[in-house]
Amino acid sequence: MNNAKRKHLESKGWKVGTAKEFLNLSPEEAAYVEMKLALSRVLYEFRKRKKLTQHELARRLKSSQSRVAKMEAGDPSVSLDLLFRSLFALGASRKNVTQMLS
Amino acid sequence: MNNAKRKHLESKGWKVGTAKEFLNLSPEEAAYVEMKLALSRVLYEFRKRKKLTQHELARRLKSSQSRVAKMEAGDPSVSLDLLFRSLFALGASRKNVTQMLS
DNA sequence: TGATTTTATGTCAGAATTGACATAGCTTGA
DNA sequence: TCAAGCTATGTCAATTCTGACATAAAATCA
Repeated sequence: MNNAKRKHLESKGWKVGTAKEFLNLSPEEAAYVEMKLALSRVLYEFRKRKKLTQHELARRLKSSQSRVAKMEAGDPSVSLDLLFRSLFALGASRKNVTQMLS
Repeated sequence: MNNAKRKHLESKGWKVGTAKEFLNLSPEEAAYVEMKLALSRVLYEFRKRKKLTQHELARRLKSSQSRVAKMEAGDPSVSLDLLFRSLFALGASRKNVTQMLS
């Protein structure tokens, strides 16, 4: 949690490693944030592999370029639902995704 | 999607097997629904293993008994976020969960 | 260089999710 | 049987997420 804090730290030049280390996240908050970041990386990989721009991907997802950018950035306004739905829409299977996550 | 349709079918006495078979879900919708149902089963297993009532689990999650019931039922009003957060709050790790999902 | 394309960030109204409540239905055990 | 505890379902105000837009920043390439 506390994304404002992270942003502040980063803006001051701090390198933030794993979220849990530098912010005082509870284990469950850390697991959630790291899961989201992991998914955002998977989404980025899928998009790149298919050689799509964010705009093109957005069109496929019936979303917008800006939201795709936020998905890939692991923005706090993005839900796991949206990330999973997007990956499934890109043709990923559950096995596919869970393997890339584990 | 189209949960109303499923509810209607079920109310008429139809047995709905896998979602994809009887509703005309797109592959990505099916993957999403099945993922949610899989998670709800995992949550149920965790709760039973810890011998908690829905009410007790709800208290731990700072939620309510009714929402826990909906989580375990895979209700459309429940997000993947809530399910993952709940599992993490119960002490599950990401590896833990993804393995039970794959 | 600078024009074009791609990506990032801020904002917001509308849509979806949430905890909480009420209450119904179901299980268990005496 | 029936009472007590547990689970299911419907509803709703408050919160959160979403697509869309504007625009800034960064990357690409001639």
